[in-house]
Formats: sequence, structure tokens, C-alpha cells
Amino acid sequence: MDNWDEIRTAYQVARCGTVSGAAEVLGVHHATVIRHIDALEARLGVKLFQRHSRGYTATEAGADLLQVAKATDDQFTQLAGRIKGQGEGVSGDLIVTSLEFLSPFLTPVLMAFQEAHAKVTIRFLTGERLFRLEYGEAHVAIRAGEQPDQPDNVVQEFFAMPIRLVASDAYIAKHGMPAGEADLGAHYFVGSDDQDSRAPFNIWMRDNVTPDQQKFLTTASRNVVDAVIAGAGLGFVPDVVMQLHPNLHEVMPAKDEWKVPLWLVTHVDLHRTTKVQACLTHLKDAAKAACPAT
Amino acid sequence: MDNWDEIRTAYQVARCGTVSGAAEVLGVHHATVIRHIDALEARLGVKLFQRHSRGYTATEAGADLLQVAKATDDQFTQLAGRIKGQGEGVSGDLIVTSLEFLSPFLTPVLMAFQEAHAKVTIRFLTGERLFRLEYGEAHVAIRAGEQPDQPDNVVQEFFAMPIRLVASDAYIAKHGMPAGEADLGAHYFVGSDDQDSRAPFNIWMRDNVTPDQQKFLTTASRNVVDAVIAGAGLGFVPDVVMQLHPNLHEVMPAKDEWKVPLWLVTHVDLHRTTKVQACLTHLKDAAKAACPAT
DNA sequence: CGGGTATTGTTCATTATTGCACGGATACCT
DNA sequence: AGGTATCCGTGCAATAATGAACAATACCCG
Repeated sequence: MDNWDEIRTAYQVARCGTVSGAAEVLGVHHATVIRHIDALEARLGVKLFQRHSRGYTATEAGADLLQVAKATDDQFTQLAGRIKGQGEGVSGDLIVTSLEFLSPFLTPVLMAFQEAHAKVTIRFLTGERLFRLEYGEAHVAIRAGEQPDQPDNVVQEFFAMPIRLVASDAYIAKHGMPAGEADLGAHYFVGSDDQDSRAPFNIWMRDNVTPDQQKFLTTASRNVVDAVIAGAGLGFVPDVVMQLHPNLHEVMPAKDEWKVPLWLVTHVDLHRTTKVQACLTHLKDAAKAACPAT
Repeated sequence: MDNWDEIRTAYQVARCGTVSGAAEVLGVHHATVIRHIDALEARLGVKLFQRHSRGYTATEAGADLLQVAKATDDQFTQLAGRIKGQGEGVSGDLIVTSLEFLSPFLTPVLMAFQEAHAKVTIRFLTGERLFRLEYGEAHVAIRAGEQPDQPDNVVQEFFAMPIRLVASDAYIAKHGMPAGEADLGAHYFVGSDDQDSRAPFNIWMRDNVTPDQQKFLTTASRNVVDAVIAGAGLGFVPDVVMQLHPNLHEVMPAKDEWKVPLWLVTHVDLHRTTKVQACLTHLKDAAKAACPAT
């Protein structure tokens, strides 16, 4: 049963009882309606209507079709309403993905967004592999580092996240607080296991900290925080993370070069939807509040 | 939500995941599929699919459409099965209409037909007004008299129903059995109230029976039978009716000119259906059995 | 009875849709 | 790394669907 349009035409004829009426409702010429009916009947091998001078009346088969098509029409109308409404409102899933180390910052922000839009469900994905926007795996991605440049992705500046060099109470109790930048040579650092890391603070560390000062190396950025809190050494943590832990203290004023540029990335197909736009606006507001400088 | 064909296209794309696959299933070029999707999305204002190098994946709106369209596809497939099967099988309503006086003959015939085709429901309509085939009021009509000549109606000879001049026991007890055709002038007749009746036996009666012999006139043919049985006079009744009532006796040999030609009439749209064909065949067989002469 | 208005049905010109060919890109396999 | 296969996207020509006009018929109403 192909050609659903002909069914729709037949449905309208069954409703109206006349070809002319159906043609007007459908916005086509009545000759088109006649041809649709003829084609459909020929394909089915059964007459759907009895022709007479006052119009078309449905046979049993036509009445059956009327019932089914009526239900279909309702379904499609509701579907169109849902889809159009969905495009305009903020509801359904909103999938956000980012690097793991942004979780402490993003989680409360996304929670606030969810509370502001009751009908939306937040799915916040972090993971080793990059979730790909073009496969529909996420609506919004927060990426770090160089400006992403993928086709079909629309990229916006988010903000440059300040990174601070901190020490924990546990470390200070053991080794004392560094007196200043010049004193750092006498202290230990929690380093990155990835020697190729292009994070600006890691580059600075490779240039200014000797390998024997780095007695504790981790791969995941989340583990750096844990190591610093445990007192394994000085370490770089995002500003927001430091503020969350009272026992972390800034060792020296953060350098601008340490800042990590963040990007908001969305797929072009979803970028215009109000849901994504609302999310982007919310995120940028949160960034302004957290880091007015940028 | 017009253009159901585009929904069908989108449904197939959602199922296959690729434009090419959907195009093959639908039997159209993949460019057509792309254009359908584009048009549908433009109309809805929402992206149904995310395009990427491996194909199309449905967005939430696309997934919603998939669900609805899947149900629709099932419905239409079932509908097509029902309609096609209905054209081939003998089931559903079968509406037969005739003049009232044929009811005694037709009723047992139609009963047998119903018993032979358990899935069919017989609706036997008689009434003052003519039920019109072109409005779908009946599938098969049995008409009497001149050969009907309406466009869109296919007419077949049924048979010439013998009409007999009979008297009841009650009449004979009162007036005696007429001795022969020559003796009829001394008897009473149950006549027709309709002076313009073109039934051949009524014409014969106007020519051969004086008005004062007709002391009892009725309009409905059914009432003639009742009157004859009651002994109101001699009267013309169909052969089958006489056979049903043992107290009716033929007064004189039936003349050929009295016979009423009957016609089987169907609407051209329904004439080819097996249901109607089966009914026509059954009726003609019954006619042969009841009246082998014709 | 006769004109007016509804309907369906058919033919021809127009329009829109479709199919085809090609280009470009990505993924996969060797 | 390179070749191949598969996919999407777009311009252009062929095709099929559509729309307009006209004919024919039945019905309604005065």
C-alpha cells in the first residue's frame, strides 16, 4: 500500500461525499481527486466509491478506508502539533557533553537550567571518547583548547576558564606555603602523565618545573584534584574547583596564559531550536557570573 | 499536516538510517528522498534528521514521527489486505432489493445463499420507493417489467415469472370453481387499484373482466394474495405463491402473456465483485430450478 | 416546464516532480 | 597510506502530475 497521498484524497472524498468538496478542502483541482481515486481503486482492484450525479458515496471498502484514514489524520495532526511545539518549547531530552574536569562547574549550572525549564530532562555526558554531535549523540558540547573547526558544527566562544595553582592544607602542613614564584623550585608538583598535553598550564609546568619535582603523575584531570587535596604536591585546578574546597589555597597569582579557552559547540541542525538556544544563553550567563573578566 | 507521502518517505528514512536505503525500498531516486525530507522539515520548521557521512539519524522529532508512521504503515497494510480480500471473498453486507411480491420466492433463495456463505449478511429490502443502485443503497436489484435502461447499471435477464389465476378454497366453497375461460364472466376478481398498471396480467384483466366483476381492489400486490386467500375473488398470483398455499387452486391454464419478465440489475462498480457475482449466479440457478422452461 | 446550479468526467497546456549524472566527502578495508 | 565503496548533495533534462476549460448530466425551484 504505497502512495499515502491517494489514501488521504480518498479519505477526504469519503468525508465530503463529493469530489468537488474534497478538492476544495485539499486545495487541488477536482480532476486530480478523480485521478487519485481511480488510481487507488485500480491498484486495490476494488471500487471504493459509487459514482452518481450527486457525488461519491463510499462502498464498504470505502467506509473501511474512511475509518482507518480518519485515525491516521488524527495521529498526523497530533504529531505535527507535538513536533512544532517541540521546536518552539524547551522540553524533552537535552544532552550536554563536556570534558570531565568541567563537571564541578557545569553540574550546578545545568541543574539550575533544569529547574528553570521543568519539562526538560538533562543528560550530562562525560567520557573518554568524544561524543559526536553529528551523530546526534549530544545537543551541546563544551570543548576546550583550540577552536574546533568541524563542518556542520557551529562554534561559539564560551569563556576562558581561570586555572589556579593551589596547595592543600595537608601539603602546607608538611612542606609549608611557598613564599612566592621564586620559591616554587623547592616544592613538589602533581604533574600530568601526558607529556604531549597542550593545556597551557601543562606547557608552563614543562618549562618551569623540573621532572624530579613531579613525584606524582596522573592522567585524568579529576585525579589531579584528588592528589592535590591529599597533599601530593602543588597542582593546577580550575578556579571553581578551588572555591569548592576550603582546604585548597592559591599559591601564587594565576597567570593569564594558564587560562583554558572553552567553546560551545552545537550541530547546525539543532542550533536554531529554542531548546538549544535557551541552553546556550543559560550557559553564557553562568560564565559571565562566574568569570566576569572575560 | 498535508502531503502524507513525505511522511512515508521520512518514515522509511528513519527505518533505514540512510537516504539511499530508503530510496531503494520506496522505489524512487535518492534525490527525491532528500527533497521530501527537506520539504517536510521546512514545513514543520524542525529538523527531523541529523545528516552525517554515514546517513541520517532521527532527532527526537524524527523518532516521534517514526513511531506514528510505523503504526500508520501497519494500519494501511492491514486495510489493503482487508479491502483486497473483501473484493475476492464473499463477506460483509449483501443488499438485495426487489418488488414486494417477489419476497415469497426470494426469501428462501437468499436464505440458502446466506447459509452457503457464512460470512455474508443478507439485507433484503423491499419498499414503496425504488432503492437506487447508484447511491449504494443496494448491491443487487430485481426489477420487473420493461428492461431497465439506466446508465451505470448492468442489466441481465433473470426469468419470466409465471403468473397464475387462482381461487381459494373459501371462494370455491362460496361461488364454485369456474368451469373454464368462458365461464369467467360469472365470477368475481380481486383487481388492481392502479388503472395504469402495465403488468401484463392487469392489462389482460382490463380487457377481459368488466369493472363490476371487480368488487375488491387493492394496491399492494401482497394484499392481492391476502384477498384471494380470503375468498374475495379470483386473482393473479405468482406461481411460487400458489405452490406455497395448498388452499389455492389454478382456475385456468396460465397464459404466456401473463408472465412478468424479471431483470437482475447491479451497479457497474460492484458488478465485477465476487460477492455480487456469487449472488447473481445463485439467483439464476434458483430461477432455473423454479422455472426450467425459460 | 425551463432556467440555474450543483455535480462528474475528459482533453490539452502548464507546472511540478522525478530521475540521472556528476561532484565531493567520509569511512572502511587491505 | 592508498584505494574502494558508500553516502549525500545539486544542476539539468525527461516525465508525470496538475490545473483550466469545456461538455454532460441530474437536481432544485419557481
